[in-house]
Amino acid sequence: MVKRTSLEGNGCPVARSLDAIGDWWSLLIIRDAFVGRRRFGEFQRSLGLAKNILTIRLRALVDRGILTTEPASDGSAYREYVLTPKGRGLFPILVALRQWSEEFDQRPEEIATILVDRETGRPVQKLALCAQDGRLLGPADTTLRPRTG
Amino acid sequence: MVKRTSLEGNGCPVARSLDAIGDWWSLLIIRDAFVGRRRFGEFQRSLGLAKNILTIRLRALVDRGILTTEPASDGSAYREYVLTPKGRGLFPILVALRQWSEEFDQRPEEIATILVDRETGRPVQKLALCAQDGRLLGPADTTLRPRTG
DNA sequence: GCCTTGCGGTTTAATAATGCAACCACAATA
DNA sequence: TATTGTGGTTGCATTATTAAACCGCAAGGC
Repeated sequence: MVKRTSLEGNGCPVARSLDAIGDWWSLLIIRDAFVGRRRFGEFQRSLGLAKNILTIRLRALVDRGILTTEPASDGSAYREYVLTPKGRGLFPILVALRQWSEEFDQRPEEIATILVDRETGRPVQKLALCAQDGRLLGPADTTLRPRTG
Repeated sequence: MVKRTSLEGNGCPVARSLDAIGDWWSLLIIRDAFVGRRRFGEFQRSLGLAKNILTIRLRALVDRGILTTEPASDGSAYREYVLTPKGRGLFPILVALRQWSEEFDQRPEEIATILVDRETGRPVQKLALCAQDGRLLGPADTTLRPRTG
C-alpha cells in the first residue's frame, strides 16, 4: 500500500476510526475476541492469516488500547488478548456491518449466524439512530455541523 | 497483498461486509457520497488519493451495487456517482464509526464535525441495539446462533 | 534428566496493492 | 483558436501482505 496515507490528523471521526481499525484484519480479530477467542493460536487458526501479520495486528491493537494482554487464565503461562472497554465499544460497528450484510447481501442463504438476544433467544432489532426527542432518523434527516468550541 | 484472502465464501456476515467495503478507501468515498459529493474530481481532491486507485475503487463500488453512475446533473455531460439504496444502507456503519471515535478517541478536540438532527439541529443519540421487546442490549446480552434453515 | 510437541512468534523471499508522476482524449471555457 | 479542467490510463518505485521455513521456550511424557 505504499505509505498508506495516515488519517490520524484528519478531522473526520470516521476517518479517525478507520485509521485505527480500518485495515484488512483488525475488525475480524475483534469480532473473534467478542466471541471469546483470546489466544494467538485461536485467532490464527480461525482467521487463517499469516502469523507475522497476526503478530503485527495484535501489537497494533494493544498499542491503540483496543486489546490488552493478560498473563494467563487456564493456568498455562501464555499471554492472552482480551478486549478493553474501548475495544468493547466497537460492538455497534460489528453489528452494523452484520446487519448490512443481512439486508443487502446477494446470497443471504450463505450467512451462517444470527445475532440473538441472550435472554429470549430471539433476533435483535436493527440498530436505531434516534434524535434527542426519540424520533427515528435516516441519512436524509441528519446533517453535519462544525464542532463549536 | 498477495492474493488478499477473499472473504466472499465466509459464512460470517461481518466478513462478507468487510469483503465489500473493508478496504482502505471505500468507506471514505461512501462518506463523501453521503455529504453530497458525486464527481470524480470532487472525491479525488477531498480524499487526496491517487487517481488510478480512485478509478479502481469507484468501479468496484459500482460493480457491487453500492454506487451508480448517472449521466449528468448540472448540465455538463460528465458522469456522476451516486449512492444506491444498498449504498445508503451503509449509513449506520458510518455512524457507528463516528460515534466510536467521539467516545474513545485520544484527542477528541481534533474532531471537526458533529452529526445533528436536521430538524432541531441538536446532536443525535447513540446508536441503540434493542431486543424485540425493546430492551437495550449490550455485547454481553447477545449471542450468535447458527441460522436455522 | 531427556525427548517430543505445541505455542508464539521472527525471518526471508515472492507477489500484490498502493502511490506518484507523466501522459492523453475529450469537454468546456476564454 | 488556444487554454484549461475532467476523467481517466500507463509505468515505475515503494510498501504491505503472504506463505513457508525456522527458532526459542514451555509443558508434558517417560
